[in-house]
Amino acid sequence: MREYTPKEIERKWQQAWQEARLHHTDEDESKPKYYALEQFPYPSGEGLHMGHMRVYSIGDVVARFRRMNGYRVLHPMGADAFGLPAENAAINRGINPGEWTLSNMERIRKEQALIGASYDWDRYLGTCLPEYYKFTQWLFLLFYERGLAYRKKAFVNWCPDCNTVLANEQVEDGKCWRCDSEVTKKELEQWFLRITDYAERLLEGLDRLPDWPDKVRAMQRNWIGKSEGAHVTFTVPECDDEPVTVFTTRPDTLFGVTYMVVAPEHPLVPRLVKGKETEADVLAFIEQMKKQSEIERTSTEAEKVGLFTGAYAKHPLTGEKVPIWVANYVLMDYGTGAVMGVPAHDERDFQFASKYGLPIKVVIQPAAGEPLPEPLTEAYTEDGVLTGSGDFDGMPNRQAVKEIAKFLEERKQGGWTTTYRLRDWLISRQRYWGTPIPMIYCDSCGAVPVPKEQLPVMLPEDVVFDGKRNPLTTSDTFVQTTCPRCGNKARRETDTMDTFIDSSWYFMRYTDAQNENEPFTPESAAKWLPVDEYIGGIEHAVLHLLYSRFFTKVLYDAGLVPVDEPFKSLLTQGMVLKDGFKMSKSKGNVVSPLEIIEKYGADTARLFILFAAPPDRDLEWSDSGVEGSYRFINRVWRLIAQHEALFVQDIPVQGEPQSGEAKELRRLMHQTIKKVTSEIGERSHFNTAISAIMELVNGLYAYPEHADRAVLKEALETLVVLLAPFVPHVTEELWQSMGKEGSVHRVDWPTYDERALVLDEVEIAVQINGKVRDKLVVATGASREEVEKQALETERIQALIEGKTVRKVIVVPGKLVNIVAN
RNA sequence: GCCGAAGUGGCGGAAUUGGCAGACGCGCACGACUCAAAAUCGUGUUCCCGCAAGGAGUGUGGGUUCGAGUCCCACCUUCGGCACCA
Repeated sequence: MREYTPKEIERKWQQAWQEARLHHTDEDESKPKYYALEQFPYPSGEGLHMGHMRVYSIGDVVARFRRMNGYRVLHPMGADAFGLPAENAAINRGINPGEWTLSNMERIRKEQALIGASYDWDRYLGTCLPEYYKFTQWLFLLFYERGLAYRKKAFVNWCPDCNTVLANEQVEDGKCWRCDSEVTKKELEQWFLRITDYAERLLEGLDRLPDWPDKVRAMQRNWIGKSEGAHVTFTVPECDDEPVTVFTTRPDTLFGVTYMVVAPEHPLVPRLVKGKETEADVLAFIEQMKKQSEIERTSTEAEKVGLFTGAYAKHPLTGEKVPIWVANYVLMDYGTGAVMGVPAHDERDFQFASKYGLPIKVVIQPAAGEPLPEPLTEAYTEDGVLTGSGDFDGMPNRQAVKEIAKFLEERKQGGWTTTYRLRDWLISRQRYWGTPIPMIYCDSCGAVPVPKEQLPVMLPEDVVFDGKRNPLTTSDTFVQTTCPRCGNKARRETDTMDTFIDSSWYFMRYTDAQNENEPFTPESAAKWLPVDEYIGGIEHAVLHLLYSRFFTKVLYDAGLVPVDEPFKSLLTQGMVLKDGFKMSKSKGNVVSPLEIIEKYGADTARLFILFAAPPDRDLEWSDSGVEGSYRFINRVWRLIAQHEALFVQDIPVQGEPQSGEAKELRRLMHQTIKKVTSEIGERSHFNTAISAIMELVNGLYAYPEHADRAVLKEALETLVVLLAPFVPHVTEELWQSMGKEGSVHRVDWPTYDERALVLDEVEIAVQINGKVRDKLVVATGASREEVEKQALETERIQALIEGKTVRKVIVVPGKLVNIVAN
């Protein structure tokens, strides 16, 4: 018997598939389309890790399964190749970021090939290649034309370590997502994309994605942070009736306002304090706030600190004088940067008012004529009816929320409104290794977009990497240019785009990856989009996945793509752990996929990863589990080898199998087909699909020598086909050894016969009062009465119900009988 | 504080619609083969007591039901996200 030699087999078949172009995308439009996509890797200097191995293994099963099920499948791969690490390598080691990245891309591509994943490499793309970023720039210009890209001065997140600004989504816990440094605020003029214009649609679209994990949808909802309420405009008489608008979710408490607080950065503050004795103190306070980091400033534990400005606003309804304060807890970038203080009905306001001795005015009581005991010891935040609120007295507060908003609207002093937590996407980066923003600054024409026919704006090579400034500013040949509009001397934008822009449309590019004139065509997009199954890590829940949805909606509006949601179904794979922790160099618990492939072969590695846990859960690495998978493949190998003789001769199927064993094997085979098909196709539970196949193998081993050969042969062939998506190399080898023509990966997926699943007789449980007391074998079609009768007649049951009264007998056909007796 | 997910043997996990809890695998034990070992094949393996019959059992406490890992109520723990959000 020939031995199983994974290394040799895998090398042979990988080469053969490539030569036969087996994974070239099938364009046959008579078939339904299926787009299977795994998040493309960042080509770091580290090569492939186990997390990669996991996503690609999952994606490959999905792609192979769909191909065998008659779909034309798009299954592409590329590299998310722009980004800081390449540039840091340049700074620290004097390596050219482009060369460094290209060699990493080459390396990771080779390693991906070793997994045996069925990618169409003709559609390979790298976001750092001019033929790709040319169109990233093209898309930027499209956004610009549509008024969705703009430049503004704002307080932005600044990472001092990366020397660049960051989008809100890239600040986690006040720290830089990449290097963990504390992020500070800087006032800079930067490029933004108007994602807030799409806030409502990004939110609403989530309801149309039932095949996304709840978790991710919840995270995006959270992030978008929709909040409905009213804006209320106060005026400041001492500043020429300058309006100050606040946002509140509780307009019903408007009559309870005893103070107002504005953010330290609020543009009105300098005017409010001008010439007052509070001026110096307030300005010093603001300076102090600016120095604080995001965390210090916004942590829940941080003490609420405020300062009276000395100025007063006029209450829009009562005309009362309302003192204006500045305080650390009011944020300029949420709502309007100003809030009204209602200490009687808001916990935070109560705390603040108590600390600074501000008045507390009750305007909601539990019920009419049922006043709250004063002074209050805590804020009353429950529902109730209004009091001390003029004409609104006696109105239930829920109703007053709407009524007061309406009243304000009539008086043009506010109205019902919606705010979002989502901020516009800050996309400019003061770094070299990214897509240059295709804009030119001209003294007479202002900001002018680079004409599309001049794209790409190429990254220059004559730059200095000193780690101190944006390298692009050091290239005169890049910076110095002429204005496309007036022809005068002009200066190029030296910022590059956030790399998340590159990855926001790569899945569209795959549909037409070699098009030199357009990013893709509406036809190619229509042919493949949306992605049917997208597989990747949860870490992109509000980054890449939100941005890609935004891009898709914009391109949908522009008529370039036929869908407004890019990913129909999302599978977020769990982490790979070892000894309970994520594999990391610092923990020293890293297992390299290449080592495992070297030792056991890619098929074993794939099988273990898919078998050890369902894909969305964390996976605990187990060396003995890997051994087990290897053992299983060997077991299958020997099983086929053992029955070699079956495949050299023609064994005709002779009608229905006769013996009990043959019937049973046939039933097991069909049951396995059914199970594996639904577990892969409907539930994405690859672990249980594999366990079902293992049961079939156990059944085949137990099949007696003398029994029906035709049934055995059929079951063995089915086994190999069912295993093909999981372990593509060994199944191909076995398929060939069985004397089959062509690739196992081109075989039609087997279908099951419902009739073959039916048993002649079935074992059912007999319970007394819900406890299993006996087992009973009954004919499959037996009537309830018959089953009940048989159950009550068995010796054991007779003995147990002796002296008791049978109250009720429940028969669940094919499952159990429950006798209620006491 | 709000939102989301999870809690089942020694371990990874299974139980899809309320119907025999622990499939499949790992580990362990025993047996066969072998001079021996490895590999392989077979048997057993939730816990407790026991020769057996039996009893307990899916984070905790209640409930609905003939019947609950699954449904309802109240809690506990762990993980993840958001958070002075007005």
